[in-house]
Amino acid sequence: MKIKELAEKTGLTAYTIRFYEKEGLLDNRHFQREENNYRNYSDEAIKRLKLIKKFQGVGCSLSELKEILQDRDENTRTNQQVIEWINQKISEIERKRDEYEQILDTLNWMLEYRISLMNDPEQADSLLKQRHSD
Amino acid sequence: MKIKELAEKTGLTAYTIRFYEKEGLLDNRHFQREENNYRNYSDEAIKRLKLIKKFQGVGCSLSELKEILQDRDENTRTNQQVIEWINQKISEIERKRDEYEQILDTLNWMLEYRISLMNDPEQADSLLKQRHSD
DNA sequence: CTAAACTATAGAGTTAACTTTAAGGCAAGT
DNA sequence: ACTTGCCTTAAAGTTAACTCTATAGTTTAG
Repeated sequence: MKIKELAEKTGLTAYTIRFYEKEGLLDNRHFQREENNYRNYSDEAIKRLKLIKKFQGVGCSLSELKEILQDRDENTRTNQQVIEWINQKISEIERKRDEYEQILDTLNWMLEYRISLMNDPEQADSLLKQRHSD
Repeated sequence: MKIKELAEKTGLTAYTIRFYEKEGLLDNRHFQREENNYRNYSDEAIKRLKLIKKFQGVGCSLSELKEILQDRDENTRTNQQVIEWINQKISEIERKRDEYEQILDTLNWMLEYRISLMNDPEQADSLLKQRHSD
């Protein structure tokens, strides 16, 4: 498939896909050149881009992704090193997930407060006094 | 307290604090000027900066934070508008938290795979065949 | 009293991750 | 053949969020 199709299938723009290639996140397993020099992408490219999106969405930088994906490709690191990376990443993401839980708590409190402010200002006031955080 | 103390108490740099001020995230409730023109911060400033950090950590931009905090300060928006914003934010954060859960799943799988690759390559192979995602 | 350490400002520089532009070649419909 | 739209590259531009530099005034420890 050509770049535009891949873009549509992944929700990225063609610009972004070329940019990722320049950054070393795509290689010959993901596309080949045709005679006219157009890139011809394989289904592997879709998987790769979706994986990148997923990890990027939880705060992985492109350079970090490049490193781990490169390892997945070649075998530059020892298995032990990769296991360490994964473990580290897991606790990082767990920490992050907990932060999200905390913020949800704060937001739910804010919501409760605003709603009671609308219906019963006195109750809102007592809510404010209960809460010491924030 | 002066800027350096505030920086230490919040884990930010003095540069960043002044930058936040320039962006409109701090006002006279958070600091006053002394005769020598030095900023003198109140404890409110600590709370404010920690709140900013917390929300920023879950992907809120500074301009978004400025808006909601400004509302918290003055009363520019109707209560209904704020409730809407909070609700929207809640579902956004819930979506994000679920993404984190998913990634944790993927990472745990990667870990399991790598460990079995070390101990029992055949088992690793069968793990690979089980998993269709990624 | 002086040097070090802090404070101030305006404005320039940095980094990541795009995003667009310019200038051209190729392809598909009419 | 012509127009429209897709493809190519290199390079410049953008945005957010800092981060630092230069220059100068203030405070404090020895």
